Amino acid sequence: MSPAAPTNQKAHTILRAARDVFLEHGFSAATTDMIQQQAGVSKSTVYAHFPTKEALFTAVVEAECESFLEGVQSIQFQPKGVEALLHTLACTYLDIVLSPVALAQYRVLVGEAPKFPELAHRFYQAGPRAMIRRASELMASAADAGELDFGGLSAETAATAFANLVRSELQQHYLLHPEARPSRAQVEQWAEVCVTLFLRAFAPR
Amino acid sequence: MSPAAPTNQKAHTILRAARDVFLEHGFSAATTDMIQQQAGVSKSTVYAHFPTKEALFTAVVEAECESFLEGVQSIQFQPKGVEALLHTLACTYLDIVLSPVALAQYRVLVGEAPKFPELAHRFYQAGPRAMIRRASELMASAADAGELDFGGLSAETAATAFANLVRSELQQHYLLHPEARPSRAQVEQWAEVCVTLFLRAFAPR
DNA sequence: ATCGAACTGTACCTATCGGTTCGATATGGT
DNA sequence: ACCATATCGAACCGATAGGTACAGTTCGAT
Repeated sequence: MSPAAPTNQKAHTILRAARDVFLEHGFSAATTDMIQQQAGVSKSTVYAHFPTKEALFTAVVEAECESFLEGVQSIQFQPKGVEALLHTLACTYLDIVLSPVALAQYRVLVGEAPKFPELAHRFYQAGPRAMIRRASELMASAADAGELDFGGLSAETAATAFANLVRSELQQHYLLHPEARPSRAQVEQWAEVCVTLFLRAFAPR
Repeated sequence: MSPAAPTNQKAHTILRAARDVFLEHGFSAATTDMIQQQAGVSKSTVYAHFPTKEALFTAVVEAECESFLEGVQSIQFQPKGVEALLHTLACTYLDIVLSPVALAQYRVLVGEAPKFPELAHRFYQAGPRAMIRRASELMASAADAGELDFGGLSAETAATAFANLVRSELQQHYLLHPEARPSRAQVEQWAEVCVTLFLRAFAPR
């Protein structure tokens, strides 16, 4: 079927398999044999495309960062009022953060951060920081339109607070309860709490 | 000096060494040889006190949870007004969360949560939940005294929001930048942002 | 028909892991 | 003086890790 084709198809197959294995077991506990079998590929082929286990790991993480970045940047502003904006912003962010892939990625990256600091930075920029930048833009617009009043604080500070408020509680809960699946009701409910709190603080009087 | 003494002294030594090694390398990458050497003890002695590597790990984590619990529960209420209360609450919590030991512990526990779910739960209760409970008590008192007004929200919800708001941003930053040391200025500054936001939301008008 | 690149399968190498075994040694309690 | 206990040190075991070597196969392109 495929052999001898100018195939970087295989490289992609291997990368997907590596992603699955690394996200399930972490870096140290994952083995190249698992990856090889999951990819349905011979061991030689794996090492023909990637020189070491580390290289495979960094390739996986960087690809995943790319994908996160796209997800976050594609959030659009629908001008239905600031409350609706904040609510959809919160829910969208939580959907990303609480997805099984994102939770696994976060888990592994935090755990291996001392061993792969540059990868951790990349993720920080592509994930949380990108979200804060996006939220900051949207909130600055709302403030310009007179729908928010940050008082002495900057829009960026407010956006940082909002993003962290939205993310932290549920993310921490599911990071430390890996067997539980995030419930949509919980997401909606927490998003509402965040919006309420935020508007009590920053809605113009 | 010590041999043949009814020594659980050695057990303690081994536990401390195991803590250092596990917190530095995580569970999978840590080896029993490292622990044995760090403790200055023979391999046989390690296995005389702890049956397996897993048992050693759980013993370490449970001891550490105990210590966190004490730290959080020892936070006292100094009645100097609600703003001062919130500020010291935030700073105290951040000092705990951002301590090198706590960061390492969090890192390892999040990373190994799928393999040790019951340990992760224990930590969740002993750390974040305990903090929220404590904060909730203090805030309920302040609300009773008329210094806070939570509107339709419960004191527990407000405390959850506050604790997460305080913790998340800086904790995430240092989890993903392991080589950087938390700066006190950053802590104070962020604590002030949190208090400002919280009071804008919940100070009685 | 032939060549060369991609791939397979398997055997292999070396290192290291968690854990065991065992004889030697030192000690404290009686 | 004696024995039980705790420890040591070092050899050892089976398993498995990351990675390499190599002989053979499959294909597209010329």
